[in-house]
Amino acid sequence: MTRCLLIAGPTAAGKTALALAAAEALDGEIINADSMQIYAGLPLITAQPGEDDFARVPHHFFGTVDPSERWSVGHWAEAALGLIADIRARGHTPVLVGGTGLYFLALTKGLAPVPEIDPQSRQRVAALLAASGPDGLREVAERLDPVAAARVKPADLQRLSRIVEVGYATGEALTTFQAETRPLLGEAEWHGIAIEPDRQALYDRINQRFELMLEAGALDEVRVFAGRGLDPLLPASKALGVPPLMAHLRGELSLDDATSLAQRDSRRYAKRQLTWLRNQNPDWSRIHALDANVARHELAAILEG
RNA sequence: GCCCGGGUAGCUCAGUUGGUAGAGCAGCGGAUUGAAAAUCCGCGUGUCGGUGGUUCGAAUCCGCCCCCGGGCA
Repeated sequence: MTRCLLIAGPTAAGKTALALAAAEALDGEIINADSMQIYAGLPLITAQPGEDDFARVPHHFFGTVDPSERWSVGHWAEAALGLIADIRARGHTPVLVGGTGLYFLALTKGLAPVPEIDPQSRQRVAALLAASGPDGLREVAERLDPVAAARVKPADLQRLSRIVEVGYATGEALTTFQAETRPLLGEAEWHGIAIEPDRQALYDRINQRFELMLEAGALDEVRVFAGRGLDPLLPASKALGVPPLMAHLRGELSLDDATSLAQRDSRRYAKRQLTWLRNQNPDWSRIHALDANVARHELAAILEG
């Protein structure tokens, strides 16, 4: 059975080009492991691969989900496992590439087997927060799952809400499910490669890339997206660059200011990704080059070794 | 050349009668299991232009030098 290749790295580090090179070298097919590139309608702002790339190697799961949907790591992991099985059945190598550390974690360490949460439980949590505030939410979380609640910072409403919704929907503690977490892929089934470039060079590239996105028509893309009037709290509405550009379209920001904000947000995101890779995936192989050709050589050396 | 104004954190600047410095932005470190491009926690990172002097003590006062603006020649 061929090993899956997992390629992670911060935004703008050259993952797309590297995955393409890897897939061509290994007779592979590429699976998206990026939480935002799965959505349709935002190919430019989310830096999805282009038609040229699709023509060279089979790509899966790019731009396939409507942005009105609320996707999640669970949906992704299930879909990815199916794709991996298909690709292997065809005798090819699955090459998973993306910037979402949690998605890779779900494959390599597993995902807590929590059932799908029913909408009523979600609404109860929202109502609780609205009625009792953050303190009220935290008190309920502590009652439903003291262990998990103790781990979560009081201001982290997203995680507290998760604890409560799991408690409401299942009657059990999130911690109980998490204790049953099992890897989805065996250790011998994958090889992880992380791109860890020089910080300043990466930041320069992030800044430059956003300018290129705008030149390529990112603002029009966001204009069309805004025209759909989707909930700003949906995941796709939070794609980097979308909120500031929408503010610009509403006349609240100059394009220059919107650009600066988008670039800053992207730099901060890259920093978080680097923190994740450094501390969550210290054992993965490293590629340091930003230059595509040099990176390809580093990749070749890793694949031979 | 002379006269003003200014050199303090990466940037813009604050700094009260001398008590080894602090804001905003930028940045840095960390957490992370079904929203993760999300969410949250922590951290001033500094030859106060240089050098001599006054003083118990100088970013603050004095001398000289350097740099940047503006003005006069």
